Amino acid sequence: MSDEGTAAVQRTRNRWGEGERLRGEILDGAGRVLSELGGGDGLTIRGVARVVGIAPASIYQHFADREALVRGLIAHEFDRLRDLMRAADEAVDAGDAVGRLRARLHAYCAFAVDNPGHYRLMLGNGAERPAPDRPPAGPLVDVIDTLRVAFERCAEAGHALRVPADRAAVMVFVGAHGRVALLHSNPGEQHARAVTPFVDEFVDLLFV
Amino acid sequence: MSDEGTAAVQRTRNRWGEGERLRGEILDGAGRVLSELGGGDGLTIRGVARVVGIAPASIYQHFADREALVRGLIAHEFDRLRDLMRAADEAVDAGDAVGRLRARLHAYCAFAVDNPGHYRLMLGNGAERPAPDRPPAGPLVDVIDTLRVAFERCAEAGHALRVPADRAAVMVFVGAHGRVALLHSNPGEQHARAVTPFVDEFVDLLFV
DNA sequence: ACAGTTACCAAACAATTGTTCGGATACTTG
DNA sequence: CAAGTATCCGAACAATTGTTTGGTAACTGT
Repeated sequence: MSDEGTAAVQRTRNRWGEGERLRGEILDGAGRVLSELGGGDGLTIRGVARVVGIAPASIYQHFADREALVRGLIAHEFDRLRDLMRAADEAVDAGDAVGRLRARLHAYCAFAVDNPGHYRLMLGNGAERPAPDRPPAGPLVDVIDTLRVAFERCAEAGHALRVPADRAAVMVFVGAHGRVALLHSNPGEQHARAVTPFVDEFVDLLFV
Repeated sequence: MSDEGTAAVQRTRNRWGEGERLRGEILDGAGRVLSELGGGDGLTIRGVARVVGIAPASIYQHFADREALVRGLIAHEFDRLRDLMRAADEAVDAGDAVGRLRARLHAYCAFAVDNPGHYRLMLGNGAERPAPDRPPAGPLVDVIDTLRVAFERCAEAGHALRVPADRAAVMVFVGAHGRVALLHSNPGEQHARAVTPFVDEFVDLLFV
């Protein structure tokens, strides 16, 4: 049932070198490849090995196969995105609920603009989970959920919403995601700066 | 400078059979492959040839290379999308400007929901045009422009907007696109029906 | 220092890919 | 019917891919 590392790895951490050191380097190298080569395809085992400076076979001791590698990379990058959003939130005065919401969104957009390859890989997949789980789970809904609590904090602070908080969360997420996707498929660099005021305008639209 | 067909083909239309008959069948077959195999990758010359029932070599008389084939397919599908949106618009009573706008958006969402593979291929590309043209051109901005005129018609009919028409157009497009992308990366079938009321709610948000 | 375990690598295998070349086929023109 | 031409296909080439196998070097505890 385990996804990637195979039991052998997690049994031997901190024995050789720092244990899972190479695993992290592989993920970093994969991220670097993804940054240079735009699309999620083209991310090849051999290419990652070449960037990291190791043999292709060495990757198979940390990831079962190519699919496990991209799964690991996606999870890694989602963790990074969540940390960035949380850090941006906590860097704002705790009393300014709307400012914290804006900071979260700005961090999201900055990540998407700075890492187009990662972003497309994280949000460009489809038809992966055959199980029709009733609650649509996944890292995306986690992000949306953090936005929901941010909206709820705004509402508790006295800023009235035009729609329920959960609805506002998916609306603003959808707006940010759509705006970023529009930027990515139309690479006019002069518009990269325009995405932040756009989502700000979006947020304004959701308060009375 | 010509993109795909090579001069030989367009010089001989309507000579053999119906001229560019096979070209259309190839595009249709490519679309079928794209519908079954989700992603834009995996759309292979040999796969298309197998589906159409021809030899892989036969494709190269209608398309210079694989890239030209996907370019042709993208253009083909954008034409189809534009026709669908226009037909939906014209099927509504000409006096109901908001209804016509809604019809355009519904047609857009229906296309995106029914053809996930096409949709991802059409909007999932990036870093293709190295020329930093000042006006960000492309089929997407054409779609947005039709939405802009639809919004302007609404404004002329007396429905006041909360933002300028061009701004409203990109906002509602971004909303629809983001909602569809969210659906695609979270394939919960019970939500496919939820995208239309979502964009309706979006439209409501843009009028006073 | 010695045995045991682990991380890593060089090499090769099988499969698939885009693409090209020469010939066979079917249609049009005279 | 003959000549000409455009269309399509079988076969092959070179390149790249994911993956496996057996071996080598490094580090562990005793």
